[in-house]
Amino acid sequence: MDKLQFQKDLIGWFSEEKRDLPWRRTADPYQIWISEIMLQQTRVDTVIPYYKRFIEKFPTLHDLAAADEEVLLKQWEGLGYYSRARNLQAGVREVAENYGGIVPNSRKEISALKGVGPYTAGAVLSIAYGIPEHAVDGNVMRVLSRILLIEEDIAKPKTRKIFEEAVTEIISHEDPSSFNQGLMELGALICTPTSPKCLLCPVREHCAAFHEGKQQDLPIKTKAKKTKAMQYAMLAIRSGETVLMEKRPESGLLANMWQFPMVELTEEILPVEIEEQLSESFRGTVSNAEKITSFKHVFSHLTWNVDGYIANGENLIVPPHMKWVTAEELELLPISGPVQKMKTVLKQRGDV
DNA sequence: CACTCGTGGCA
DNA sequence: TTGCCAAGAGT
Repeated sequence: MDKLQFQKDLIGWFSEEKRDLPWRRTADPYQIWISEIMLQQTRVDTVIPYYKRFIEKFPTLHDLAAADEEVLLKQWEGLGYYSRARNLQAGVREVAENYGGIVPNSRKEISALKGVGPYTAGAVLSIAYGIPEHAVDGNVMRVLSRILLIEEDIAKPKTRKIFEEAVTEIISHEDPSSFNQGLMELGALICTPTSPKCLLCPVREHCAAFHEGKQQDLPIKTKAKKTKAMQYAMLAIRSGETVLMEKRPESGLLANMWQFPMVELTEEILPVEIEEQLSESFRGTVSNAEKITSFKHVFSHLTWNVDGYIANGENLIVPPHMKWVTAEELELLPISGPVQKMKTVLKQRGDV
């Protein structure tokens, strides 16, 4: 293919048609970094309001470095993949301490930061610093699999290397930022997963798949296996004007997020035995349990089927990872989607 | 490498 | 309703 003409067509199209996104109005490497973390596996339309609030709350790298983790997670609430937020802060603190607050501009150094993988490293280096480094995400693999007619399975980790080498070969050294963003923008607006808009494509003359009529058959991607289901009882245990909340462990699913205490329902623990079970574990009395809602929550790799209860708690011995909170304090705790569903039902009923 | 880790939109 | 997907990284 004609590399220089491809670069010109791609970058020319990008400069004319690119969307006006908030993170395209800054040159601050820190703010660009924030946007790249938020955009991981997350749609642009979802990220926009989060990004704006986040930059308002933590305008500089030092603001985020100094932030309380619970305040940070509250800002991230609803965005998902919460370890991104904690890794981001760890990375930011590392830059504050070891790099004088200046985001490093080499792949080796920036890749060593927590939460910064091969894609994010290349994205920040090219967009914030104009360095010709590859930034291969799902868009880029889809677009280039068609343009270069690459038939490797993009679901396999080692395939990414093929695309990184391809980008390294064809990337513009005059404008690496527009080149990388142009590939991604093309994937988002034109070269979409299903029914790509080839007639509107600025680089279709360079596209091998288009010439062969194979654009619908690429990329090759094996299917993911389906999710497992878990059953839980989620309990709003009340005492006076307070409700009992529980902080999840610092690693794993929804790490450090808060929830109404949950009990996994197995063959051993039937719903009817919940009061008894909890009374024993708290060495107090959990009574008047009443089911008020039932819902399903789908995560990326598993499903929760949740029965929501209200109950009364008396003389409970509360372990360290739990605490009684008022309605006002409840609003400050970072919670995940399923807990939000329960909370909404409670508020509608006037229980909190 | 295989698996974990959220959420909302849409065909 | 179900499955797939969207600017991936950590373990």
